[in-house]
Amino acid sequence: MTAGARGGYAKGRAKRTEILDQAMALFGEAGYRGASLRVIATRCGISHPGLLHHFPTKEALLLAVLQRRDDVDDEWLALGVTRGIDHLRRLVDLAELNAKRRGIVELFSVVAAEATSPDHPAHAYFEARYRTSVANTERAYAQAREAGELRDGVEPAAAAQQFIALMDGLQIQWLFSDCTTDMAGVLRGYVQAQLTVRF
Amino acid sequence: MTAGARGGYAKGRAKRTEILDQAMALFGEAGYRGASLRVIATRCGISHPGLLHHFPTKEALLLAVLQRRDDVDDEWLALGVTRGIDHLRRLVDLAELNAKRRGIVELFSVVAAEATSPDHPAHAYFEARYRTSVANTERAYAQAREAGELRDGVEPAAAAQQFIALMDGLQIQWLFSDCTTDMAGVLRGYVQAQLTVRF
DNA sequence: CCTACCGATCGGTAGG
DNA sequence: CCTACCGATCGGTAGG
Repeated sequence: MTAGARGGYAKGRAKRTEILDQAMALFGEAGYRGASLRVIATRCGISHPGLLHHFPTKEALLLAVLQRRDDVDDEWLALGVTRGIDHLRRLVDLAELNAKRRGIVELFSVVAAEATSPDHPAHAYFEARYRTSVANTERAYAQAREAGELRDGVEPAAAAQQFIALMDGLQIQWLFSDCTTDMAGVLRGYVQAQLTVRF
Repeated sequence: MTAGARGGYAKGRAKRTEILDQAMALFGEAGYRGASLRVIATRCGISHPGLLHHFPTKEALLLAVLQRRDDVDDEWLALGVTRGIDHLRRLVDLAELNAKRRGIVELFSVVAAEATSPDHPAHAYFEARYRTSVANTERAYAQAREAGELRDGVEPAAAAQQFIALMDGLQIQWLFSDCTTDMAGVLRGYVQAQLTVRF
């Protein structure tokens, strides 16, 4: 033990964070089913029962990983604050940020597809996530409509659904293209074509 | 053996087709990694070494499943024949048809996401598939441009990439929405907004 | 946090 | 096409 090794709680919290980081990476690389607790544990320098001391089951670990990512992103999006096209801009900026974090893109693309199966542990999680993502985006489009910033014929509900679908589809292409696809650029162009103002 | 049980080759071919059907369904439900040869074999009424008599490895089975689907779809799309917005219409019709075949949508959504991992057996397959899908769609948009059917500002390359991304993203939402998302309707609306003529 | 173990399941092969 | 088996690996638990 080195000097300043007091505070077992802090150390436990650090290990917990390390586990979440490594689990995110492996769930992204191999999917939930393809990832093993032993590999995650080894990458953290502990045994797999050691990992299960921090998270009781593999399922609990997955949900903790997903929840942590959403908490960080939701805070960054400032959901309660930004409105209208400001919110759309935030979503595009998030795509730009994600282009520097392949692990996160992999995690959500791969596990979301896996979770379309009704008996997948994250099925309910993603079902709710899509509902709120589309609903929040629809609200942003509706506010843009009120502000007169939306072109005629652009319908908020359809536009929101398209926007979320576009984000997901671009992530898959981005992963296959060795991260050369310009996700944020494509999204920006898509939204700009719907607006009467400069985006 | 019942009467007319002659023709062992025909029987073998029928069993092979049955295996491909059941494999497609299970790969879609559970992904490649999550599916097991034993479960597929049981659903076909044979043992798993029996299955391996028809397909030497699990990987060969997956590639055979994917290839068969693409062959059927490519023929249906009549790639060499349709041009311009006729080709786009075919793609939308394919989405409409797929809305009646959940297994196929699951297969491509789930396995494509899995295959973003570079060491996945279908990685090269999907990489090539995306390249040609986007290229074919870009060609269709370019032909529409030549025919004067495309609005100003619509760029074939970007539009093609968006169209394919939209298809993929909608399939995920469709699977989570219990097949209530109107994939073809959304795609039709998207394309119509890019055209100067009735789609 | 560890070692040691449980029962289950995996893809693939041997031998017929 | 079958039974029977291989070595490997899985999530989770016992007991400390």
